[in-house]
Amino acid sequence: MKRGMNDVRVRFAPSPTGSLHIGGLRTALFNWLFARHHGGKFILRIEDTDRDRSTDEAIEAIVKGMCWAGLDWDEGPHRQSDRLDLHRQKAMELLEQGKAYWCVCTPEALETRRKEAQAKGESIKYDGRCRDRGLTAPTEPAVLRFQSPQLGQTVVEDLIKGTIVFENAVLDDLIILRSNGYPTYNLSVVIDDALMGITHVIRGDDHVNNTPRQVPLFEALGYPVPKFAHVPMILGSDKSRLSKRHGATSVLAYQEIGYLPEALVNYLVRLGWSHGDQEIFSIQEMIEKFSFDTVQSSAAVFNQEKLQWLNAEYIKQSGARHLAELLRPFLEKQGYDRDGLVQPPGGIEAVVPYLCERAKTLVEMVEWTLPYITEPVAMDEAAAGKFLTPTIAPSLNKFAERVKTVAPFSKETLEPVLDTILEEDRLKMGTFAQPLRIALTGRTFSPGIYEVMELLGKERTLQRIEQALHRIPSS
RNA sequence: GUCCCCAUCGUCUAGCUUGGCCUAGGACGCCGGCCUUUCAAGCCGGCAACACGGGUUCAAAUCCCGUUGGGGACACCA
Repeated sequence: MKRGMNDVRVRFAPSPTGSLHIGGLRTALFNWLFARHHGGKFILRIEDTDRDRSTDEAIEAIVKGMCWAGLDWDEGPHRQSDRLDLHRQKAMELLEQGKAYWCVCTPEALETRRKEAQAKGESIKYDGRCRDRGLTAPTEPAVLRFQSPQLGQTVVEDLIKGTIVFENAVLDDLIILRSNGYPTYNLSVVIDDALMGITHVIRGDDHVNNTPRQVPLFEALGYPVPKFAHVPMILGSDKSRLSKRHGATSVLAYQEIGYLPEALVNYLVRLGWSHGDQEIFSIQEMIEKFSFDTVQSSAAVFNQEKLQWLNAEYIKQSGARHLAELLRPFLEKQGYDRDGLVQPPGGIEAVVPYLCERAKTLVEMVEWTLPYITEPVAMDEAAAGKFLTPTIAPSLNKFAERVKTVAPFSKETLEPVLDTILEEDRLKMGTFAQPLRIALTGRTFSPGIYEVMELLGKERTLQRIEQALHRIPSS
């Protein structure tokens, strides 16, 4: 924790128009990391001033996503819609001070003028038509516009991008109150950021151009201007802004495919930020090491393969008990509740250690546990046809016969039995193990053959070999 | 069109602030090998980048300018 920065207050301010997506989560993560690093406060604020597009379901989804990712907030969630009166009041203050004015240009008229300007290759900003008309107490539908400075420059010292200079001449007189009386985003953020004591505005790159419009608003309202940090965008494989057409973008989707939150968070933090060559960070390490000094200023392409690799790493690191717990909801979703399972001694926890080295996602892992925890085993017909042949049947049968007397039933005792058969029948390990594997698991890949038998136990092992022999013609 | 941002392997990045240690490092993926009862994992090795052009300098991936390319923003959305 650095001295002098412990009054840091940051916020994540999503608009609830859909579920939490990857880009939003990373913005939230950077905010959260910054707050935790400096021992400051992280605030969640829902920007729902657009009442047509905001939904309660979206708010719920965002909250759920944040919780899943482990990003806890210290204040909120605040809803901007609860603060509309305050925003209106501030807007009226600006009007009284002559810093804002009524505008009666209709949306249609504005649209037409924009098109004309564009056709002529001119700037498409508002032409200031109503600026000096001094309209008061409008009788027709009107919006309130903020009188942006037109002279000089607005300079933003961005924590990530450095100094950015904007000519005030390009600034629009932005609408701060709609004709329906509702405040707009630019007014609401400024007021809320100021009143909530936000010290650092950490948000997506796409807001860079909003900054020079908001800075004068802070000043006009008499508020201190916060510091800004604009984090680079996340791009799809074609280098355009990440969107649905690039595949799954909602955080929830990754949860459903079986990603661990730690893996997603680790992936996201490395997308744009780095600490030397280190790839894997515990949450604690991220908090300790995170800094805007090493945040990239260029956009980054989202790469599924690397995420998957990280997920596999985290699966390998997880203990059996933890994994078994993570797997439960996935099993239930497939209709396997606790009673429907034929669990080996030790439960799913006993199976998991053999699968965690192999699985990339939890969904994959669940699928692989099935041969050990369900009955009857699902048979891969193609594999059965290929490997469960009359040629191998006698050896399988012999093996089953001898295994009956084996005690205890373990790798140590099974290995000599199997070796003897290989010798007697002049078989290679591969030619015998593969049919046996298919007989036992119904598929061509599995953990080691002895481990499989241990997991199944003697009874189920014999039963499955028997069933396999039955399906071999003329044996 | 206007404004803003950006530019190292296919991708994420180290190096750039304080030029020489860079024959440009790591990671994912890919290819090959080892291990091996399958599938993975693991281990070893390989391919692969300083966008281009000018400067400045004894010396530039690193500093400056330009070009090109990419991204973003230009709503009574946020």
